[in-house]
Amino acid sequence: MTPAALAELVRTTAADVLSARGVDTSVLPEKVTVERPRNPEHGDYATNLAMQVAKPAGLNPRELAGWLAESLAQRDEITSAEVAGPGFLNLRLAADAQAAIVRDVLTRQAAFGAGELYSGLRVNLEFVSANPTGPIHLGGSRWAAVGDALGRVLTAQGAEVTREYYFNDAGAQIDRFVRSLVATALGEEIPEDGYGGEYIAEIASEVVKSRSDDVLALPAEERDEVFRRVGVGLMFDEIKRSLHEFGTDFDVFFHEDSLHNSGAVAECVQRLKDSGNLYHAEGAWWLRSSEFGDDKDRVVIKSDGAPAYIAGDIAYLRDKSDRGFQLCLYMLGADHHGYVSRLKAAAAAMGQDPDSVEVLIGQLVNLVRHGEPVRMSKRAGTVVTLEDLVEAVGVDAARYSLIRSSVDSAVDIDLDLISKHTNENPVFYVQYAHARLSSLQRNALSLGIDRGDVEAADLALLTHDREGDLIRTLGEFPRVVRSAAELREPHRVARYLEDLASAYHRFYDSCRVLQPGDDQPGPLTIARLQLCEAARQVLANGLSLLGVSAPEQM
RNA sequence: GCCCUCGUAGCUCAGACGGAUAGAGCAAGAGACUUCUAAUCUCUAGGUCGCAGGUUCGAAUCCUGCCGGGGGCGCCA
Repeated sequence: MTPAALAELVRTTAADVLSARGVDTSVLPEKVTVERPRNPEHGDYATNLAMQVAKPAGLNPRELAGWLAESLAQRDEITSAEVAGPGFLNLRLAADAQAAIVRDVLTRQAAFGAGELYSGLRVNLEFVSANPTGPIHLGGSRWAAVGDALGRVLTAQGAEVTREYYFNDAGAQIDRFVRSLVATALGEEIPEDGYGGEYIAEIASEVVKSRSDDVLALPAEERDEVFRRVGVGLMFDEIKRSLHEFGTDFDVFFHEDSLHNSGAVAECVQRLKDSGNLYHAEGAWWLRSSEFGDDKDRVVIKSDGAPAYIAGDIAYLRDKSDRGFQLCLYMLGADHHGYVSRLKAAAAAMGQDPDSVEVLIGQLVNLVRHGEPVRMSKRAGTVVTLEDLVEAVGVDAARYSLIRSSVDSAVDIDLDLISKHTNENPVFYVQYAHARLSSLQRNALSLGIDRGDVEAADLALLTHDREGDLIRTLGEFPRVVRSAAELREPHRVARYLEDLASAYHRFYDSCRVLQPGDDQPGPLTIARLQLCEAARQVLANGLSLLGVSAPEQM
């Protein structure tokens, strides 16, 4: 019996009990939850329903819990129902009822854990969006890992996710990048506000090599244009390649330029003027963003006539809406949090539902060495890149360590530590569980043991405490995935996998699966093989949501 | 000054919607492999959940005020 089924049973039972006593059942909450108590003495599952309902129903919580217990205890699936503390109801399930979770896993396989929370919802997920003025650094790496995992989690809830990378090729940052390239190619010093690092020299020389003519001999304007087009292209290719190698691929690379060139920006500006949400003052055009929740009004068209950065974003939002996205997610670093209300205000001014724009703010990644913070500087070239990280620890460990913490907390990456103690990354703990399970199935196969169909197995034999723990942990997976999607917090999946791996390792320690010397596997062996396969499947499903591999051997 | 965010074990961090004795990994100490992968397991030690109030049957969680760290408050992008 799955937690969801149990919760439903508790709810219907409560409804029956209440109406039998003449109490209005509207006091029952929409969704009843059962939770796994930390203390095993408190049963397999517990519910606080009686305490929640007691007050509005005008009942004593312990008395109400007692009625519920009496009714629930009559069910075959439930072996005991006890009232505890101020009104908790502690439940124990029959082994065969509980093992329905194993059947569920093995029936649904890769689909186990998936849900329909966002069925058919069209989601635009924008993340990384770093300008191609240099390699992806640590901060960008975090979004690359978390954003991709979030995309997978949302997809598992039925959403149609488009992963999108926006870059601002119309702005001053690119200009600085181009000037740095040109200066390097000419053997001049890099401008004060330019970019340093070896990659600048490499790209500059590649731009020169890409031409049959002498690009440096061209008139300055023409020359710069070549460096811009070719240099940005090369840089972007490199970014795409390192992201791809990191396991993160995008569906759309969106150029800010295209919004200006297509006239989309001008059109949006006109719309805003027509609707009165844009006004002229001090030589510039201002968005009445303060009327839509922002701190102040924002300049959209500067007094020199050039569009401000937000102009592109307004048009971009509009473009996303035109493409039919119902939810636009942005993942930004904490240094951009001031942008949130602006973006929502822009959406509202354009007549869109501001709730369809959701900005996820993640704290920054700090580089630490020997416990001391290290300042990263693009100009000085002391930047740790995605490629450095992958080279130091590999894709799986890098992705996992970036995903497993909440983005609300700033994480410290100590390169010395991470490269020396790679085995301490919990990803290996989880992967090892999967490898062990894979090995187990291989061994069974080589012994000629066929676990057969799960329906034929006697799962009621799985009565050991560790078996029960493992089964109940498997049963948690669907709601973990659901909450990860709902809260946009993929790290929950990682934490869950660590729990699951632990439950499995503990089971493995106590419960022998393959009995040596037994030519004919007993029914317990078969049942345990089914359980093991279910555990392996869920580990694989979870790792897949994180974009981390599930190795068959280690 | 205003806004966002964090503060939990020596370290790195979990604890969504208020629930029972606050957890994990690492680090420290002690144990467990002639048998399915010891990258594992078991045990010990380690805490005024930043501080102070408030809400209530019940607060790490919600509210208020302080303290401390990080970030942001441009006609930059």
